[in-house]
Amino acid sequence: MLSDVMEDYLKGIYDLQREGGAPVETSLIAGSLDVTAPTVTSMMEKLEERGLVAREKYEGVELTDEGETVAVEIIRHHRLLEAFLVDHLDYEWTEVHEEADVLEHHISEEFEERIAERLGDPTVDPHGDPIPEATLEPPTADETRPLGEFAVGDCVVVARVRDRDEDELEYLAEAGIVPGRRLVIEEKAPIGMLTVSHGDGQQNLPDEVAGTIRAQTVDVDTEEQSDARHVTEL
Amino acid sequence: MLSDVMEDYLKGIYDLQREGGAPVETSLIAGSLDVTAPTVTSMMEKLEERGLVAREKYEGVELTDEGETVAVEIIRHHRLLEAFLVDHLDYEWTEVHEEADVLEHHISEEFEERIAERLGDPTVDPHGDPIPEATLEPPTADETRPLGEFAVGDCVVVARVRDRDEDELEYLAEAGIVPGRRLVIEEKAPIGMLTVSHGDGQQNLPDEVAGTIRAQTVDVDTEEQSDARHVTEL
DNA sequence: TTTATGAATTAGACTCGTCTAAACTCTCAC
DNA sequence: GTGAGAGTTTAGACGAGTCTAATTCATAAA
Ligand SMILES: [Mn+2]
Ligand SMILES: [Mn+2]
Ligand SMILES: [Mn+2]
Ligand SMILES: [Mn+2]
Repeated sequence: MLSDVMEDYLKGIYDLQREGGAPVETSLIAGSLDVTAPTVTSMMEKLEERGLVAREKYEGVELTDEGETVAVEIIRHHRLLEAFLVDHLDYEWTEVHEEADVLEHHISEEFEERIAERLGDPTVDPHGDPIPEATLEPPTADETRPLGEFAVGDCVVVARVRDRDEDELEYLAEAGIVPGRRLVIEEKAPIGMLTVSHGDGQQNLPDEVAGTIRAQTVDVDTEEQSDARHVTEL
Repeated sequence: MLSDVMEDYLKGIYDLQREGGAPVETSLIAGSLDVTAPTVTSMMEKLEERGLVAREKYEGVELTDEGETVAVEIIRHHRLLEAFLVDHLDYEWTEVHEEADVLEHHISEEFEERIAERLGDPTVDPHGDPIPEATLEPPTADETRPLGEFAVGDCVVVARVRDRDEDELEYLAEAGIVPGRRLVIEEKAPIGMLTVSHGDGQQNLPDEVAGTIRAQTVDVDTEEQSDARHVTEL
């Protein structure tokens, strides 16, 4: 019905829409999927044809409800797969993204259900990203914010880290910056760097990276629920 | 490098070559992959170009060593996946073929290794088909023969059943004809039907089906090793 | 030896996903 | 208000994988 390529466009648009709001411009999609702008234009025409995006020429696109549902479905596949690979096949959390990025397009609904059941219907993936429900209702806005948006002195707990770059993930894991970990914002340097500390010391993070780490202010209610798996590994 | 379509052609040629010997004709491949003859011709030109088949115009093709290795690799993926789905995700042995037929092209070597390890390096899949070694050396000729080739009165143990047709598999499972089960060849009727019996009664099988069930004469050495999983389910 | 028949190949076309080069549109600075 | 420049779309091409229709080949029968 829908090719894996189309699914990747929808997923990409979904993410960009979450970050920057609609409409999403051609060049953003091109950058995120590593194709040229004309390629995106022609794909957007096809997706519009199928009712998966609404398009305004020279403006950009926005997912329709149907398009959003497809995107959410693929994201559910992706994150369930990541969780499954870590929990049942001994993958490191640093190396699951690529495998899931392929398999997400090729597993059946049956497979999705079975791994969800085997995992006990988890709500977050190994990187702290929320796993959409089986109903595919678009998740509500999350309460986390990028590290860079907190103020110096704030005490926060890491919720999510970016999963696309294996080396970055490995470095962060080594530095103890993993979902569930508590941090204090120590300093925001004017050279585009942020300093945080935790029990084992201080860590400097370029703003570009700090912007991809999402956290919440420490709160007794949420502290209990946070995923402390990776902390214990260190 | 190699598309999933090409992999399916190589796997198809491999099977046909096992059954009917080389060279494998265009029309056989077309039938097995459900495409037209010209489509096969053009694909064979590409595979020849890449050194995966040797081709004699108007005669047919034969896998090169390299082509055979690719085919064996895909078959290893397929059968490991089937075993994994049954053993670790509660699939029925009747419903794993389709899922494996897609995923076989999309799992990484990493994934292959991890499920093999998790399964304890099994040697046969849920349908009794041998799983190639990780070295990808082409398996040696097997000692099993189609049911139809035995003589009336022979006592045999089922080794392998065809996995492509879900309904057929369900029927056979219900009838107790599963790998590891012992049968006696009762009658070979001249209308193209064969009758076998086991502890729970008699069963008639059209020759077309009997030809796809492979067995060995009962032998104390092999009896112990046979897969009795499905027998105990009934 | 010739020819009829069935199978294989060639020819030409189509869709999908991609590209480069050229043309167009929108916006913002002057 | 106009024009420059950035960003978008159009035009035209290509490879992969598939098809139908036409042609060529191999071979078995006469
Ligand atoms: Mn993907
Ligand atoms: Mn993730
Ligand atoms: Mn396949
Ligand atoms: Mn099988």
